[in-house]
Amino acid sequence: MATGSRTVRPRSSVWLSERKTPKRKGDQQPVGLDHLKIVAATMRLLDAEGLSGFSMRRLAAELGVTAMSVYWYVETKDHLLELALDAAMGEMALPIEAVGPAEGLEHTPAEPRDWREQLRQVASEYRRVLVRHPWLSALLGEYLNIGPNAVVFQNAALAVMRNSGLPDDRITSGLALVYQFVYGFGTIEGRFAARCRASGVTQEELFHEMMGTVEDRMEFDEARKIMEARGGVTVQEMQDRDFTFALDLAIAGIEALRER
Amino acid sequence: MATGSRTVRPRSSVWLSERKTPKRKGDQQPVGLDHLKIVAATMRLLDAEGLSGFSMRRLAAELGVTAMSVYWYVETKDHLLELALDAAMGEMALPIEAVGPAEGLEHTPAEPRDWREQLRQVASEYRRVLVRHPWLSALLGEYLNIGPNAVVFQNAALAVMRNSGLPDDRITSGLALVYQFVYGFGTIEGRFAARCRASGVTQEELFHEMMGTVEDRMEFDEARKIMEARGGVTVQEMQDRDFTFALDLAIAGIEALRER
DNA sequence: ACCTGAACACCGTTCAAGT
DNA sequence: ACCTGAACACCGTTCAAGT
Repeated sequence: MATGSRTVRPRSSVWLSERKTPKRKGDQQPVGLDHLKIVAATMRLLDAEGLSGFSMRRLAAELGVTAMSVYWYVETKDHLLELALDAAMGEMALPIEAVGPAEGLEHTPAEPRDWREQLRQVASEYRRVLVRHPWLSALLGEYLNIGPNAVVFQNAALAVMRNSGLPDDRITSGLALVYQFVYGFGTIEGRFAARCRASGVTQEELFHEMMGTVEDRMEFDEARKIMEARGGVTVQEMQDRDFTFALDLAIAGIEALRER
Repeated sequence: MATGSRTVRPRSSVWLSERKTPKRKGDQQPVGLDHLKIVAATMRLLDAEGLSGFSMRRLAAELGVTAMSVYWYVETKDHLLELALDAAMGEMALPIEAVGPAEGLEHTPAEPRDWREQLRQVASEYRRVLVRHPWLSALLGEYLNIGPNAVVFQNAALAVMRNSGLPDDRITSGLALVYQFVYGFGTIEGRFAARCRASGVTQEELFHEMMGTVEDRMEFDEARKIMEARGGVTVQEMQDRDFTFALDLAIAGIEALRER
């Protein structure tokens, strides 16, 4: 051992600490930066350069400001990334039945849709945001994910699953099956697309290249048959098919094991 | 834009490049380091300090050697992490029916087990290795994961799913549902345990603390009922129940939608 | 209230040099 | 063949100072 015990930092969360931005008195406008602008620039940079290409110094440069200015608004890089995380989670369009009736809205729409339809919507929105922001999965794995938008999402997911007919003590299992699946699926789909963008190559080209390199090192006869049976001419079509039917499997499982 | 286009590096893989260690002539023993020792120390350090606590300089110190010595054996930090990744994937005990009969073994055991049993074994081994090495999920998301042990695992997973009765063009969906679920589940389970170890707190303590902080910021009446119905007195029991039943859901879904 | 500049303790990696 | 040491171009963050 070199340094003895160096503890893994018991990382705090933005959502559990005081907000750093002070309340402004009166009309006094801030010049230059603010929280919104900083988080927006963060997400732009993350989308463009990936998590490993993002740094406080690069962000400052992007904002036309010195390296340390951002720290007046945000406590640490981790806190900033948590803000970006929750902002991304807020981009999902959730079924209104699940998030509760809107404030201004007096009557809910005539007939609430089937829980399966709602589940498919939430899952598909989650998938889409994971693919749109490939850095999101890493952050979801890193932080507690208890920001306001994340909580709305979790409540929506819970509300939908409660309508599935699954008994109360099985709800968390159903949630885990569906959303951990979507998380994993969206993660690799997003990373694959990002890799293609980065190397300036189409998804089909990279796909066939990867198949080629794996081909050498395994008895491929079995796997090849499966891959060919997979159907779909573009990678996107294959992914859509896989995703849709995997979700059908999960739904069928829930219907098979719900209260009988 | 500050620097214009800075591409996300189209990262290479250890498995796609020549091995750096030269063949040794004759009996000439290497002094000090070697591949095995380096990868072992890497995994020890990763287990103890986490991915963010790992650095080439810390590793060198651990090995009692100067910062740059490791680079004689390994091209980059990324390549070293890929080696650790595949070594971890090799720790799983896979059903022998799925990896093929062992070389020396003449007759396979009397009756091969049910595909459901085999699926549960592979899933449970995958879960366990993800929990044992909490850094594994991040690396699985980062690299291509085409090392020899990873390929064995994928073949085993494929072999089991082929016995499920799912038609050929649905196999990839079944694989995605099951293993993306296990990946996500193992990831958060492993991170949670690591967090507890790091702050020197029991899983139950951290669990109740987190429930407490979330309690404030949502209409918790619904969610509380679900969490209490979840059953199990320890966190470990809750997780085991959730995992087992989620897998049951997936299996039930596969049985419901397989060729009829 | 907001932003800067210098400095500290880190990184991964290159490269020339030692034995 | 194997290991070192100095150096380069980066990090996140602290802290005292400017306006």
